[in-house]
Amino acid sequence: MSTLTPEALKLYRQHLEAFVSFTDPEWALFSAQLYRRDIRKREVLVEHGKVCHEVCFILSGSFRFFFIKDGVEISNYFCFSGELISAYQSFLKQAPSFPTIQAMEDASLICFTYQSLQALLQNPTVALKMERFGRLVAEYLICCYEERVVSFVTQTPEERYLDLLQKQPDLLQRVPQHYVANYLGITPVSLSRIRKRLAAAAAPKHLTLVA
Amino acid sequence: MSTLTPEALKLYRQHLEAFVSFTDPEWALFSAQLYRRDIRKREVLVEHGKVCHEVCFILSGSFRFFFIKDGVEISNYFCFSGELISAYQSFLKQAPSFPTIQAMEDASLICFTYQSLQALLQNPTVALKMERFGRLVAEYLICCYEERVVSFVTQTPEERYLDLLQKQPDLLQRVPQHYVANYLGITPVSLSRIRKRLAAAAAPKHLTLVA
DNA sequence: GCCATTTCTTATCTTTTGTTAACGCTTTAA
DNA sequence: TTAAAGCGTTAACAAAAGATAAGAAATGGC
Repeated sequence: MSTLTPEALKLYRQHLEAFVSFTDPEWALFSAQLYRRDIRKREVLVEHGKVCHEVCFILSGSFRFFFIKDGVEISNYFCFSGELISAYQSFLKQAPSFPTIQAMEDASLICFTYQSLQALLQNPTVALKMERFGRLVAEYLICCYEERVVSFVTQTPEERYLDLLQKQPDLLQRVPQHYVANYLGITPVSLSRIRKRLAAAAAPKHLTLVA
Repeated sequence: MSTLTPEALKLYRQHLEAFVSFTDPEWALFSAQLYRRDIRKREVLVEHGKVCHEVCFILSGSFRFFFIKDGVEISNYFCFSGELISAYQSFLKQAPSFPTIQAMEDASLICFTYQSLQALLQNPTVALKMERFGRLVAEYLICCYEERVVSFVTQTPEERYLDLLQKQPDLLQRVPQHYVANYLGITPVSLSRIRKRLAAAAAPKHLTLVA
């Protein structure tokens, strides 16, 4: 179908600079393992119960992670263009995935497989760089997860929402509100009420004048 | 003060086998950087606002991670003997730590510093092994964090408590209940109520007989 | 052993959240 | 275009959790 353009590869390489700088020979070996994958809105990238074999870079589009509990979907996380995406626990352990990952929009990805990563980790020419790449990505994810855990332990749902509003205002634009509610660990109804409370507290001027 | 005994080193090496196997020459280089640290109950291993310079292995003793919110301590995590411990985000970024780590019991540790780790990562003889070590530890932590985040999104406090009861019953023996409550993201009073509810639900026989 | 502190429980009251259902509004698909 | 599905808000009620305080139980230090 769609091909892996030099532009897309260059973009990917640039984004990976945040973790590691590949030399040209290293990049040649790595990029030889990359392939493009296109996925339509609502299609599934990783399915609950199946092993995740890929780590992907999102060229365009967006994704949500969700679980099913009592027959209801609970959204846990979102990824957008310019980010790496995978069901990491499944990928790392090569065990069935708990979350399902679904495209929220039509999306294009650059991917590599677990198998090819393992091959590169065995290849003396790039092993060190790939180990470091993996380490730094993992370390990055640790910091993300840690902040999220801390937010659940130390903050109320309202505080978590305000934090999200400040740190990722774009996310609230791009993600349906009932998904955001799940992400915050509350129900959609509850988030709607929190928003109402905050709106009332933010602009009570006409009320105070009247009163 | 206390020395790093061969027995302690051997124990450490055995535990690290879960991540990586060091050859004897590799271990010689790594273990040369290790030192022992003893810390008394209630003393602080990592202090909020200060950079964490170490990753430690707990030979004996236990620790709690906590934050201060509105002047009150909120416990977030616990570590016991046989585990690695660090304020990872602070260690990895060499930035001020958010959590404080405090000994819950007198403890003995085997530690290495950020500086010595960086030196080993530069040393061609062990760089690859140390990169892998770091990667696998980080990947392990990712899986731990992910499960915790999922528990906050998909489970009620009661379900989280029951899960903990099943998966880490020992923790409930060794950690004061109000710390556990924090860990679960609720107040100590609320946990006490949950326990009461569960006790009533588990053994209501005499009540039904009476009724 | 005794006193002080900490920890846990319980009670009361308030606040928040969950649940369910209804209602408009928008989006999607036939 | 029309019907269906999805989304956000609101309401009403039930359930749970937070805040505060008081008292019992356990722990720790001297």
